[in-house]
Amino acid sequence: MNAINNSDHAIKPSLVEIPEIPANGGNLSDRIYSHLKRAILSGKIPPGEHLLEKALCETLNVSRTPLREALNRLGNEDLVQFRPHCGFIVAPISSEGFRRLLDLRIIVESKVAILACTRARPDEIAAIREAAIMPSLESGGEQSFIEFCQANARFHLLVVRATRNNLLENIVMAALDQYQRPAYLGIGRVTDDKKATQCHLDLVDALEARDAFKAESVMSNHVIGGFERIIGALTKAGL
Amino acid sequence: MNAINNSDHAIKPSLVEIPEIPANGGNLSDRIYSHLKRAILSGKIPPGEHLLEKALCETLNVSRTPLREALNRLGNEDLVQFRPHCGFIVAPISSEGFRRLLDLRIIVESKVAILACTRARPDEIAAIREAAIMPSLESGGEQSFIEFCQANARFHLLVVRATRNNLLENIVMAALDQYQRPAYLGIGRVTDDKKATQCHLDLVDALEARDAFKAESVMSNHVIGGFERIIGALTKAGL
DNA sequence: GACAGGCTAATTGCATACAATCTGCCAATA
DNA sequence: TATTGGCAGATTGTATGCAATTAGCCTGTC
Repeated sequence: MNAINNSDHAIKPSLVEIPEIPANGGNLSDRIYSHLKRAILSGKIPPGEHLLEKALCETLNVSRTPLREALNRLGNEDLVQFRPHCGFIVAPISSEGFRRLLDLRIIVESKVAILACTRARPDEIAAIREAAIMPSLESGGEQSFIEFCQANARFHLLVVRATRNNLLENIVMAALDQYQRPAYLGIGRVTDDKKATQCHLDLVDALEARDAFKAESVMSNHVIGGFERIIGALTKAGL
Repeated sequence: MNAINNSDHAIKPSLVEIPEIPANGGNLSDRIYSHLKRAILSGKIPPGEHLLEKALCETLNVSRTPLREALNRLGNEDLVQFRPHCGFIVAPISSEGFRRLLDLRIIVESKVAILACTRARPDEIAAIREAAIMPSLESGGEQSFIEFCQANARFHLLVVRATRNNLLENIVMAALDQYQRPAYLGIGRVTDDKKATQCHLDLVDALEARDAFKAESVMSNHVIGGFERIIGALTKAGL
């Protein structure tokens, strides 16, 4: 038992690769929050990593008060978990957790597609159509993949925003954040950008035709398809 | 313009009616959080009330650090809103906000009913059936109404818990919290406990019969019915 | 050799002091 | 009289120090 606690987690200083905090943005806590969130979502801080307040303070050159504020916000989004006297740990990734996330995204986004059918204005649909086209993955590099994820998130965000319901928007955004985590770690990445673009365009067509039934079905299949890929890869990886 | 800022909001000390903090529970910030949350949900602190850190510290006899932690948590749940140099204000209640909440509850809870149909174990269904019976509102007192709200929330909570998905559970719980706010203020209160009980029992029957279609329809109508009552009352009250 | 008990070091919880920012008022001038 | 400039007060943001709790280790005894 003790040997486990003496593993490299406790020894190596966390976050060595991302010491600097972007100077833009508002509060220090906001900046710390954004910084840590990006680091967690992108996998620069791996799942399960221990985050000790004191160590983070020294690495980031900030004091504990704004850091704790940032960590609490991340905790509210289930990106970190807190255990007293053990510090925060970066939320682990598991196929079980992703099944729950799949539940949520199917439920919310398929219904969001229905709502968007009646609520989206023509100019919003036009913007969604523009965002539907995913960047090419042909180069295969890390950067092109990140761009793909961002473009996909942007598409789904525009769809939910057309419902003009900030509650739904927040839920979808948070789900998309979590959804991208395995991909950034190289698990279950998309390989076919054209297929994704086609799904998106089918959805836009349904929105334009105000065809709620088709919109729901396209969105459901799109979400389920992505998750099958990820959950399969997670299971294969023993998570 | 200036006269508005000199209104009674700024003069009267906030929270005079609820000075004490319950001694039970864990952290001080947790206790402050629970305390303020109860006060906001129950309307003891009315919507729109200004919450100044310093004033709250003195009233509650705590320091700013745990108070801010609690306020930030409440902000994440949309129970308070923050504006720099103006402090926190208790989230206002509006019919528009309730329409968005209605969207969310219909979307999530109707689908939750479907999931519960396949996932709920017999013992869970039995527990849900027990929780389905609402306490009588005949006495008409404040206390009996509070009990009604709690019983209703408990029923919906047990249903979502049967899906074994904490993400859905959190969303439903937060929505139920917001949902009860107008009722505590005397706006759009339930008057017919027997009707609510009947809805609940219909849902349990559907769960037991594993009839997903019926479960979804019963839950949707139940949720919509409650909201029509509340939104109508809010509109009438000019909110 | 194993288990129990206490001790030490580390970590978090809380309080407070200081700094920076903003709002609103007041006065002075055009 | 209206507008602008500055000033004072208030409010939040941040840092740091102290207290309390606890986990892990070491030692002593059975």
